[in-house]
Amino acid sequence: MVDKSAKRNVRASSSGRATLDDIAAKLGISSITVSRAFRNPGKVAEELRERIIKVADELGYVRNRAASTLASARSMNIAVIIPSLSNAVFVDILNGIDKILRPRGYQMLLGVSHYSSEEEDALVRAYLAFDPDGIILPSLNYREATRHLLEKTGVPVVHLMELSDQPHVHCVGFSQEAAGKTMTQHLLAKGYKRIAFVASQLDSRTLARGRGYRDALVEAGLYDQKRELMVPDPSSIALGGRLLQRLLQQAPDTDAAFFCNDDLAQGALFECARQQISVPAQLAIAGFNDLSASASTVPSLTTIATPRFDIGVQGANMLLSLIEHQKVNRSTIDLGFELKPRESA
Amino acid sequence: MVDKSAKRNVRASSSGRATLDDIAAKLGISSITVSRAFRNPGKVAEELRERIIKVADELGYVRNRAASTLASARSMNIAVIIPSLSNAVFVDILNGIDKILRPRGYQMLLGVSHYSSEEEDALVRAYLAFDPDGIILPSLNYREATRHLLEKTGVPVVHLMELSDQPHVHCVGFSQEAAGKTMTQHLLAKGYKRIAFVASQLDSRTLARGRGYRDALVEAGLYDQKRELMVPDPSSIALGGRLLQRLLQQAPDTDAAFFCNDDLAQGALFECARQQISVPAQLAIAGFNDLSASASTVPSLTTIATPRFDIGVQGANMLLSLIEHQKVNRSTIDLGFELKPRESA
DNA sequence: CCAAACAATGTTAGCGCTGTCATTATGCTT
DNA sequence: AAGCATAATGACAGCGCTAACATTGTTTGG
Repeated sequence: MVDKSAKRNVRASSSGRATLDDIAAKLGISSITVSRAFRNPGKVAEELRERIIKVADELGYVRNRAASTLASARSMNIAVIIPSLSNAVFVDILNGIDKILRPRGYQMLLGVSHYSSEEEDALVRAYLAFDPDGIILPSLNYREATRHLLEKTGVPVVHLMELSDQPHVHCVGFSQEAAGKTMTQHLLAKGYKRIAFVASQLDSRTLARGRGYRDALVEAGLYDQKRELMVPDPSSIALGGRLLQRLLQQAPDTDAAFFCNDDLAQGALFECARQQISVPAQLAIAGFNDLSASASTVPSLTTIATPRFDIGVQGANMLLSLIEHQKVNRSTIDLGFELKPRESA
Repeated sequence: MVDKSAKRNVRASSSGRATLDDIAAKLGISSITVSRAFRNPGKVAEELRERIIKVADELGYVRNRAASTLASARSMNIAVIIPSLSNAVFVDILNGIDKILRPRGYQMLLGVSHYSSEEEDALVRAYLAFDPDGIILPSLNYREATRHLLEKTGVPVVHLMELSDQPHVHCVGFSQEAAGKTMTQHLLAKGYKRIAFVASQLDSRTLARGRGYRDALVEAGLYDQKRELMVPDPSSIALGGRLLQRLLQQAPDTDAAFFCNDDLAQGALFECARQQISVPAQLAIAGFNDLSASASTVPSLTTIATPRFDIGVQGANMLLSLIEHQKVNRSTIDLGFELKPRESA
């Protein structure tokens, strides 16, 4: 006769943490009642609930999400995958997302892909393992394997930043292309004729802005390929300075430079200060995104303000609607953008 | 007689995702073998493993981490709680942490406390529910409830950024106070006599830098309280400009201003450019952290370089040692800092 | 005053996976 | 040839929790 209870503790109970059963045993009640005391307080008698909470605190009880997820088939996790944390754009989006998800009891799981589609793929896989109730992704284009996996598992997905015209794709953003075009047209309206476009990182959003730029210049009959400077390196303020130098070698008569984001543009402003190029008299400079610093630079930076926080908020709301099987009015929400004319152009 | 199998599917199997059992059934083998094929490939015959992987791909199988965590009492999760994502300092630390954890199969769970100890407390609680194998925290001081919880659960904890002399506290960082003192002494050595300290956010690290500043000036017999400007607002470039204005009202004869971080200092540089105050001739400016932009500003910014990435790397390594019950040589690692004298002072 | 509704708690089973301990087949040593 | 190690697979139980249903006791409406 082997004593069953002897076999009990062969396996490490998860680091000896207190469980619902521990609390229940101490109070001589059943564990389901303890569970209810936390999840459904109204269903447990006031007085008993207080005693449960007291014992729970004494024991340092923390609920085990893995067990809860497994039992309820609801993880309350939302996976969010973004390309970079060094880019304030995505941080703003995250804050928007978090503002909606946290109060509703969802836990955001954050993945950073470093602008690599391989990593993106790996992250989707890794976070699907957390059994998320939904996923938020930062772009529209994924590798076939990723799309296949997402379809198979059937998890609701919302895409941010860009717009899609496909029927079953849910997205919140604005037209990057239109924004690029708007800025270029603004520069044209200001009388600039030899307008350059300088870009780095070259993700799909950057490329879309470039298309908008090209469009506007072609329409105006002023497009010149030598004024396009695009490099794959990650954006930074220092890179903005270097690219300005290269641009001025490559096309010295340029009278306005449209940088694909504010980081590069700020670096260019510094480089101009260093080289004593007066902005905008000798060279106009424009950026994209309206980061918080861009209103403070000298000269202040002409740019396009993008509704990043709102994209996060509305994206999260759309995802919650999908999760709770409510109807989603529109599968695409265009939040637009705003031209910010300032001193630099 | 109730048909047992009829009762089977009453509960939603987690969104109908494929399970190990599904794969096993399809191949006429047992699920434990499928599990081994993924976790312990050497233990399963080559040929069988290939068939398993093929079927898994077909079904879009993704392992269920909740189940795995529950069964193995090892979550492979590491909770990391930081005060802010808008601050490049913490992003650099995260990159360091991730570099170590990812290849070892750990999943980093990120929480942002917005510099609030209430939120910090709530986050510790929320992430303990993920049954983390370890926790990385950004400071040393926690509310009693948090400390109590961490002790009760016995999860290994590593603190970053600051140093502690307490025996059982594990931390990786540098002395914020010494760094503040070093910068102040550098300014003194450069001949500045009326040195101000401007700070925002006022977390424990900022305050420690302030103590270093005060120390140095008191020792030099040059301390003057009216040159200390400290506000609780979150740091930003715009705030740096405003604080410079206030400082110059409050103490117009100041000849050097030490800002508690580079964001503020950069804002001050812009404000000087705007007001045509020449830096460093009329006013010297110094920052802290050596953010990537700080070498590119005009004039370039004198600052203290902090080993952020390395703090992340070494912190993560220390935590892994604790988790795997290896001996940890030192419970405190001081990574130092480096003065970066540049044009602004 | 009784049936029906409700409030408070309990019983049972199972979510998907893995630790532990078999079991069987195969090779290898002396 | 006997004995033993090793390789490949399987059976079983249980991690901590919760959905579904069951069981009490108590209230309420007519």
